[in-house]
Order: sequence, then structure tokens, then C-alpha cells
Amino acid sequence: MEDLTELLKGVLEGCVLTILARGESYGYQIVRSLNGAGFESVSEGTVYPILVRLETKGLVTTSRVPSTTGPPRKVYTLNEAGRTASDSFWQRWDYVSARLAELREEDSV
Amino acid sequence: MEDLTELLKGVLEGCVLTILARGESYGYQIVRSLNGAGFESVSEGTVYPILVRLETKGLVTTSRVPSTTGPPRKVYTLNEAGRTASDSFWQRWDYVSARLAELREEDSV
DNA sequence: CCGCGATAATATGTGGTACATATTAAGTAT
DNA sequence: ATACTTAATATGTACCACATATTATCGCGG
Repeated sequence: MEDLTELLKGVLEGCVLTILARGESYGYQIVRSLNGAGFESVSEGTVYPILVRLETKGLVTTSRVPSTTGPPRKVYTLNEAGRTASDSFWQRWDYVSARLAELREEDSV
Repeated sequence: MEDLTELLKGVLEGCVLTILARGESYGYQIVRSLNGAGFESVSEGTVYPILVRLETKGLVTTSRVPSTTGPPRKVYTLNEAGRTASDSFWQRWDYVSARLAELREEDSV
């Protein structure tokens, strides 16, 4: 797939919120989830700044959890504000998505 | 609808390409088309830079056409490269869209 | 009736700001 | 060495505010 960079703006944060809405997680694992979800080229350097942002905005709580396979993990848990942000993301996504589908349809009209 | 700014990155250029794929048009009219398509807050200051970009990238040809209702219009016509760019946009959009839908689904799994 | 000025609608363009992401590199703990 | 995290820099896009220009129209006085 060609370069998706611009289309991912705003989307990756929504993805991270959605992943966290399923249950707590940590950076490295979130990167793996995204890669597995078809966003193969998304790397640590992209995801960690997003997590910092979520924390700054007060959408998550964090805790250090020791790991047997490496350094302690910084585990992120979505709070109520985070859940609201996730819902808001999907509302906006659905809106843009629907408008775009209409625009595309007019092609054939 | 809340602020869509980030979600529109990359999308608006795709919209303009799609509108031009239906037939030639000019800045002011394109803004109206977008407003009518549900992107109400998109204004001239957003669209004109996009048109400049399309021209710079060689995706359109332009011509001045006098108007009875105002200053002459700069009419944009999509060329072959432009049509390819439009197709490419929709491929990328469909990809992101599908991946996102999957991610959302896993919620309920 | 005709010309003059004011106004509204149309139309294009530019500079600056803010923000998200990519890239690269480096730091830290086991 | 490996797993995990953070930081610094660069780039691209949307948006706002503003500037400029052209045409139609309307009101009013001569």
C-alpha cells in the first residue's frame, strides 16, 4: 500500500483509544496490535508520542508493571474522559466517512 | 459536529480530486460543492492552497474563463495524472477504512 | 433617462499559526 | 544483546485573517 501518512492524522490516536477501550495495555504491545491490524509501518516513534498526548490530556491513568521479559511496562488504562474521547472519535469518523461516501456516489449520478 | 480538522488531512485533497473527476470546476465553486457535501466549515482559504498544490504536482490543467458575475475564474481540469491520483486516494481511503472497521469490530469479539 | 457612487456577491491569492506524524537517535532496565 | 521508552528534529496540511479584484445592482440627483 502506498503512503498512508496524511490519511492517518487523527486516526492513529483514535486507534489507540479504541485499543485501550478493550482493556489496559502498554506502548510496545499497542504497536504490535496496530501492526497486526494492518497498520504495518506504524512504529514506536509514532505511538509513544500519542501515549504522551493521551496522558497530558488526562484521558488515561498509568502504572508501572514489572515484566519478566524486559524492563517494567508503563501500562495505560482508559478513564471516563478517555472513553468519551473514543466515542467522539468514532462519531467524527462516521461523519467524515458518510460524507465521503456520498461525494463518491455523486460520481455515478 | 465537533472539530474535524485532523481527520480531514489528506481527505480534502481527495475530495477536490473527486469533484474535478466529475468535470472541470473552479475554486469558488469547489468550496460550495464541499459545503453542500457536508463539509460546511471548509472555506476558500483551505481550498485555494489545495488547488495550488494540485497544479504544482501537475495533476490539473488550468485556464482563465471570464464570468458575468465577478472576476475571471481559474478553471481546473483533471488530466490523466490527476485521475490516477484520484484513484490512488480512494484505494488508500478504502484500505484505512477497512482496517479501522476491523479494529472496531474486535471490540465486540 | 443617464451617470455616479455605494454595496453585495463573486473570485483568487498569501502569510502565519497550530497540530499530527515520520524519522532518527538515544536512553534505560533486565 | 534485547525489550521497552523517550527525545529532537523535520515535514506536511488545515485553518484563520486578511488583501485584492471584478461584476451586477440599486438609489439618487441632475
